[in-house]
Amino acid sequence: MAARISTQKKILNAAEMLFSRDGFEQTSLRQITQEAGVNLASVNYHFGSKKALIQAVMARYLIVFMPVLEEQLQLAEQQSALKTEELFKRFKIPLAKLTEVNKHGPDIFLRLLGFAYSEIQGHLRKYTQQEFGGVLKHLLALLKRANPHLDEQQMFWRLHFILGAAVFAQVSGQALIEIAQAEFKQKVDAQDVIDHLIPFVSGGLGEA
Amino acid sequence: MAARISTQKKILNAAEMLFSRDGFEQTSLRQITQEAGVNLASVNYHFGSKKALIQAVMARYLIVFMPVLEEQLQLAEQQSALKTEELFKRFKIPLAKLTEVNKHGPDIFLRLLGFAYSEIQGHLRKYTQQEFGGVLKHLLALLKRANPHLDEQQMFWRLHFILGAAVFAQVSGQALIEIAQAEFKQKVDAQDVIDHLIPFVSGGLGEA
DNA sequence: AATTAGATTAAACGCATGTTTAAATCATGC
DNA sequence: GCATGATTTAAACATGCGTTTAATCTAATT
Repeated sequence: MAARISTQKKILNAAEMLFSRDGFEQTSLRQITQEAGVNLASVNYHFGSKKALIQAVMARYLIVFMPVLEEQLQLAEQQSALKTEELFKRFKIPLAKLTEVNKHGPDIFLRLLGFAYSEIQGHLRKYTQQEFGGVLKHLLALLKRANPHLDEQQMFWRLHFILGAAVFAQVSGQALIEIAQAEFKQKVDAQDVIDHLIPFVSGGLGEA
Repeated sequence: MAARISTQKKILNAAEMLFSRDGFEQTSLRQITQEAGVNLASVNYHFGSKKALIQAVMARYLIVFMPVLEEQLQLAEQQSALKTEELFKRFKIPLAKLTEVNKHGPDIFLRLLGFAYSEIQGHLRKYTQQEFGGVLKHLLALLKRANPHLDEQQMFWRLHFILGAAVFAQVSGQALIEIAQAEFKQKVDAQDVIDHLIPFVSGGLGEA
């Protein structure tokens, strides 16, 4: 039977694989189309440009991730005592949901996010802000509530450091995971990285 | 009088400015030579390649920074009670020394370091490891001594998160600093970023 | 002053990128 | 079964990159 896969899907799948492995700038349209087994010009035909393709790849995940995150934030909101670590743990559920998009969806999405931040993808930030800005504002508000001892300025910096740690962990992720596996002789995946990251960032936010 | 500046120095100065502003990959030799007011080919004549130029730019700082850092680590070693935060504070002295290279040396150097890590500059890592590997080993040893409650694996991950936070802070530095200045209506420089970073990473390392 | 080694220059090379073109092919509705 | 619109294709285009070449200029040495 071999269900026919549309050219668009073939391109998205190949692009997602290569983008998450090597980054957006390091991946050429020629690599993508070769991997997908389609013609070079079909990217511009179906998506218009490389930038638009990048957005389309991200959108497949964001559309699933963001509503579930918002849902979790709503739940957190109702708790009386709001702890930072518990807030970050809420990311695990929307993240896990991404297995519905792809078996390794959580890993892939986090790496894509990391590249989106470390490379300067202005158009992506604009898109994310526009489509999902509300959810992110909500998160910031809850973080402030969980850390009333931090003034605005401290909160500002530490949030960005957290972002940096997370982004870096994912971008250097594959390399780091390989080193860790060699070092500790046990399997490591994105979930393990997150599990180590959460107490670190929570600890970093917590101190006065 | 207008002391004659050698072509090499002109190139190094222009490259340093552009590299630290835009990153290594984003800066072309044509930009550099135009900024320096020299011929395009002179980069390859004097340095051999773009990679070698990048190394030369970094070397001007590393040669000053690393010996002073090692000196500080020696001093820290002699303390009986070794606290993480105090260890990180020792970075401020070698960093401040960089004003001798350039008025904004500390800012520039940290940004260059950030780009060196976030872009994949394998040759740079090799060079640093070879020339200054000893100092870095020393730092790691002291960190372990200051955090005996963390096992090898936790230490491994948190160190990399620290690195990520620091790198990100510097690479996104200019943008962040501008946002912070607008937000808090006061001057901010690399030193301030470091001052906020130190308690964050120390807090993150400290928790069990 | 002539020679010579070093420094500078304009131009071109070779390659890779994203994008566009125009012709060929395919699939669908009448 | 043919016409029409969507898709696919191979090729070329335009641009930017790091690097190389070969000629020219400069300045110090004999």
